[in-house]
This record gives sequence, structure tokens and C-alpha cells, in this order.
Amino acid sequence: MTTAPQTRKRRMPRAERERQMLAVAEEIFAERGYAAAAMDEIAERCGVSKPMLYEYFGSKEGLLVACIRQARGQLATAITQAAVGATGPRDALRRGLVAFFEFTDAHRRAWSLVLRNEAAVAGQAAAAEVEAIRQEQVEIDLALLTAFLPDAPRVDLEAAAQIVVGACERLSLWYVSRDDVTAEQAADHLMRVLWTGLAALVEPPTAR
Amino acid sequence: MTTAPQTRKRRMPRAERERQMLAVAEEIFAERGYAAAAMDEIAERCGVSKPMLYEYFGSKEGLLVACIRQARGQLATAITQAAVGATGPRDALRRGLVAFFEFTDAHRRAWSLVLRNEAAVAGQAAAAEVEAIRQEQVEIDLALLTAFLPDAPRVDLEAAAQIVVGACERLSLWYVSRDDVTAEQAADHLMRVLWTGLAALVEPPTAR
DNA sequence: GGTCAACCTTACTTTAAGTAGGTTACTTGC
DNA sequence: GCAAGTAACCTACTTAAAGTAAGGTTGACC
Repeated sequence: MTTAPQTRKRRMPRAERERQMLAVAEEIFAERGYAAAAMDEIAERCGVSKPMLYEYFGSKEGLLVACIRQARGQLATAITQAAVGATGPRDALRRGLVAFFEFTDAHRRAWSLVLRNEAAVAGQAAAAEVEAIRQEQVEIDLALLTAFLPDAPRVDLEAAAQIVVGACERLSLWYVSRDDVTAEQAADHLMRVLWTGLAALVEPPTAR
Repeated sequence: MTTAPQTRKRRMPRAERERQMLAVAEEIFAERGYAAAAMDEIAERCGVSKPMLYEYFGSKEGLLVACIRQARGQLATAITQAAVGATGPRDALRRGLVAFFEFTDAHRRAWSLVLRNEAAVAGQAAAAEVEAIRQEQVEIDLALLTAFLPDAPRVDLEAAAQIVVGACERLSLWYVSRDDVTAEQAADHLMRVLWTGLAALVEPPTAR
């Protein structure tokens, strides 16, 4: 009685409360899907009432956008970090891929908001946020590819970058659903197809 | 006066009305996005009242699912048709790709429901329908790749199929947004990367 | 120990999905 | 031709959840 659990409601500074709200929202969005997620429930699980959510995030869509933006920042950081110290463009690509797959595995809940299309529901802003993630990836790949192939026509490079990003995204969904494949293996599968091509799978190249 | 435009309201047999509703719904979903699309508006533009939509499609999500399912059927037909009469697996793959890009261009409104993630909004059913499209593509690719590489480990083939599907999807979004690229060119870009690999772009192979 | 700001609440409005039950027009057998 | 049945259709409602107005409480700092 003297040392009651003190799990009682507590006032939090804004920054901390926002972080908590994002965590709870991410969980509920991933759990129920955006449409079925109720703001009342998110508020309740935060131990707070609904207008607080609106105070801090403006709207339901705003809350989703904040979740996605957070994940986006984390992903960009992870990939950028992974690429430093690479021995060359090819190594940089591989390291980036590994980091990407590791991230999507570790944050599969957050990432599923992107992958499983929980975005465009809400409207323009959320869709734009998801598209921004992909655009960011394309930029990164484009920079890499340009380093490889300074003389190639721009349009070829753009197409190639889109291909890499699309392959990554889809492969990550597959990879996350399989327990027997590691991030390295997924990256290797992709590197092999991208680098060597399917033809080489048919008949291994003469050398190299 | 004798031959008044007769654009007056008219009773339609169910099948015809359903087709009309699907066409209108597809348009409005693509125009406004799923969330912002109002059932009242769809009904009104059909010249019919809302309960009819619910009578025929059960729910808003059901209507979306019907739209997607229709597009899915059309796409599968287009790809299957394109592949008949191919001279070999490689040609079959290329023809399939061309058909895919042509379809997504011609039906860009319907396809945007899939590409721009207008699905999972609604809930499980719509998401499942979109996933079914991708699964269908994976199956097709898997069959093709197995014909290529009967001895390759299953897991390699699956990864490759996922890569092809992801690349297709992303590339189609890019291609649709560019007026200066034809379906054939998009298919060729993809074939080149997939078949020959990026390495060959760096230094063209010695022979064929 | 007062006062100011930030955190938080109750209780409301609004919008759009979904529905109950009745009405009108086409068709089919006589 | 005409009744009777059925399929297409409507008006008017309920309900659920997003979003908001206006005010109460707590803690920090002079």
C-alpha cells in the first residue's frame, strides 16, 4: 500500500508522449490495418484521450504520415551508414542491399505499412510519403549506377534504377516471410540476377 | 418532341447495371482515391441510389475488390494470350513483358488502383486481391524459369521470380509516367538487365 | 504561494458507410 | 389484354468513427 506500483497515469513532456504515440500507432496500424484502426483505441492504449492525438498530429492521416516518415528516416540512415567504407560501387550496392533487407526484417511491422500498401488510403499526403521513400531509393541507385556507367544514356540508368528498387521491395516481402533465408542470402540472390543476369544462371560464364 | 433524347432514367438488367457501376467506380476511385471516393457520388453518377450498390457489391470494399478482380482477369488474359506462339522461353518472357506494359498503359486508371496502393485501405479482402495478382505473376514467372533451369534449387527460382515481378511493377509505374518510352522499349530495358545483367552494361560481353 | 503554460478531458458536431422496408416498372402465363 | 410475380429501385433512417470547442488540472518557476 505504501509502494503502490505507481503505474498510475502520468504526465509526460510532449516529445516523450509523441514518441509513445508513434509506437502505439505503428503497432495498431500494422495490427488492424489503417482503415480498421480507431483513433479512440490508439488514444486509450496511450492512456490519453483522443484530442491529444489531434493536437500533436492533426489528423489520422497525419499520424500515419508521421509513422512512415520515421521509418523512412531510419531506413535512409541504415543504408547510408552501411555503404560507408565500401571497396567500390559493386560492394556499396551489396552492402546497401544487405542493410535494406536487415532493416525490413527488423522493422517488419513498420515496413509492412509501406509494403502492404497501408498508405494511400488516407489521401495524398500518406501516398506522397511512401512515394518519397521509393524516390529516395531511386536516387541512391541512380548515383551508384552513374558511377558505374558515366557514358550510358540517362534513360537507361533510370530504368535500371527503377528495376533495382522494384526488385528490392518485392524481394523483401518474400524474404521476410521466409525464416530460412538470411539478409545476406537475399542480397546475394538479387546481386546475382542484377549483376550477372539470368543468362548466366543457364550457362555459367566462361571466366570470372 | 417525338424523338426526345430518351436519356431519361432507365431500368437496366442486373448484369448491365453491374458493368456500368464497375466502370463508374473505377473512374471515381482512380480520380479521388479510395478514401475520398463517396458511395453517394458513385451511385449518383450511375443515375441510381446508394442501396443498389450495396445490393450488388455488399460494401465499399466489395466494390473495390470487384474493380480489381476485373482488371486482374483482363491482365492475366492479356499476358497468356501474348505468350502463345512464342519461339522459346526467352521469347515468351519478352512477349509477356510487352503485353504487361501495354496493358498497364492502356488501363492506367484501373492499374493505378493496384500500383498506387489504393487497396489495403479497405481491409483484408482488397489487399488479398492485389496480392493475388502478384502471386499470379509469380506463378507465371516461376513456370517460365523452371523451364529454363530445371536443375536450379527451388529457392533460387522463387527469388528470381519475385525479382522479376517487383521489377515489372515498379518499371510500369515509371514507364506510364513517361511519354517517350514505348512498351517495347520498357520490356527491352528489363530484358537486358534481367538477362544480361548489369555487368554487361559496364563491359559488353565478348560474344553474344 | 501565485500564476502561467502545457497537458489533458468531457461532450459535442459532422460526415459517410451501411440498412429497413416500401414502391414502381417490366415480364410471364392465362 | 390483364393479373400476379419478380427484379429493379427509392426514401429515410441508424450507426460508427473522425474531428472539434471549450474548459479543467498539474507542475514549474519566480
